[in-house]
Amino acid sequence: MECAILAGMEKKSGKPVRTMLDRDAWIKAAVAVLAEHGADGLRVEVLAKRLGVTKGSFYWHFKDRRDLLDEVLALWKDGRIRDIRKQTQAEPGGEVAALLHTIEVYSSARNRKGIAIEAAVRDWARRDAQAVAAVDEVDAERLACACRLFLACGLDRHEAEARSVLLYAYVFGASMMRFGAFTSDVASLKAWIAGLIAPQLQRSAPVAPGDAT
Amino acid sequence: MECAILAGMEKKSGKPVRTMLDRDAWIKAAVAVLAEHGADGLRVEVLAKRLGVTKGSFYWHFKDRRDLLDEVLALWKDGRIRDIRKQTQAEPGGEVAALLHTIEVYSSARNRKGIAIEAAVRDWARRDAQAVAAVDEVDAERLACACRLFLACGLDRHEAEARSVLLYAYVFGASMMRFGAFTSDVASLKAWIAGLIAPQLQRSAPVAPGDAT
DNA sequence: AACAGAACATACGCATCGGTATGGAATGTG
DNA sequence: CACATTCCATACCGATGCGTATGTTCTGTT
Repeated sequence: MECAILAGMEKKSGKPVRTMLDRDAWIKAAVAVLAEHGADGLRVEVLAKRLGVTKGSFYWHFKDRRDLLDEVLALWKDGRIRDIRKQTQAEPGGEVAALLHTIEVYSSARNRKGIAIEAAVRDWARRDAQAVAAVDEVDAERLACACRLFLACGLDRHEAEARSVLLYAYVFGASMMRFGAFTSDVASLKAWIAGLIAPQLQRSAPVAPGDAT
Repeated sequence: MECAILAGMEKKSGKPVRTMLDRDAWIKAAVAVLAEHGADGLRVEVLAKRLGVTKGSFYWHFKDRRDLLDEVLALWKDGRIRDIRKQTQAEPGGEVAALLHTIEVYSSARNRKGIAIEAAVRDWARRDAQAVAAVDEVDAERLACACRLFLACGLDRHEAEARSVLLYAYVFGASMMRFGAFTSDVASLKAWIAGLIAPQLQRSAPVAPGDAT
């Protein structure tokens, strides 16, 4: 039988590189499975087979399946909060650019795995209290970060809150559907929408899509 | 043993009301389970226990589990297409009102079951080709209906398409998250957003939230 | 009443999965 | 070398779930 311990071991080396699994390795693999098969598809034995080991290893590192799920949620939550804070930090005067940048980053489909994880966690939150708590914290942080930028642009609190909700709901909705069959020029279309969501400075309305190269 | 056939039967009546299950009864119950537990939780035996019968009944009406799932998808797709066509029909001159009405109906959380089903089907579509096809058809029809209204308002095709995408993405995103903890006045906030999405007629920008009672 | 067919119950085989118990191989320590 | 500890395999139990085969009850018809 294949022994996982010997998988990455250099036999002749004086310093054998042990690839023994630790908690983090299990958690990271669990996130990958979550993205592909959802929370319901996150099974202990499936994950073990994916890692080339058996359940015996899992129950050495984790108390039970719930223990793993909580770690997955914690990892996701911390990562999302760190990411939104990083994406929305702006030096004075660059708030509008930061807003447009945030819209572009989060509404683009270039990070399909991240979107898949987001969707899986949100679906998970419909039936799990712990997932609900994680999603709520992430939502609150993202809304607060967006609102902070809008306020820095000079908007009053009401409009800043309204645009934050619009931005977040749009970005989230756009990431979960495919508009490819609807329009031919998705790029300029999304740019026009971003201009509508972001506060308008000199002009009263964004230019029509296609006018801006 | 309890016999499901006798459940709704009036013993003394000359016209016994048979409550024997047909295909539609199974499908409607399946939709309810889908809303509560998702596509993965839609199991034959769970559904049978919910209906007070056993699997033997299910496999009399359906070839297999997949047969039921396809019927659920077809029922959902037809209902959504009928609904969006009904909500977006407007007499000439009432297009803006129809748009605001559509935004209000679809972004409100008053139909929680419908939103739960929508979320379940969309999550299902991440792992099932048939579900993908159904979602794509519904998305295309909703976008086309919204775009038709925007065009009737006098907008050019580019802006009509862009506002349709914004409307749909926002409405969909807003229906799947809870902003209650973020702001106190969700109603006026959503009204302000709707004014921004709908084409602006006389004014250059919607009024600030809170100004409109 | 006799019969055919519709609608459902029962029982079975097979597979998957969570969790436990126990054994065994590898590593570090004295 | 002896020993404990870490890490994992194996084997098992109970529960759940899909699909099938077959028996059983009710309904409508003659």
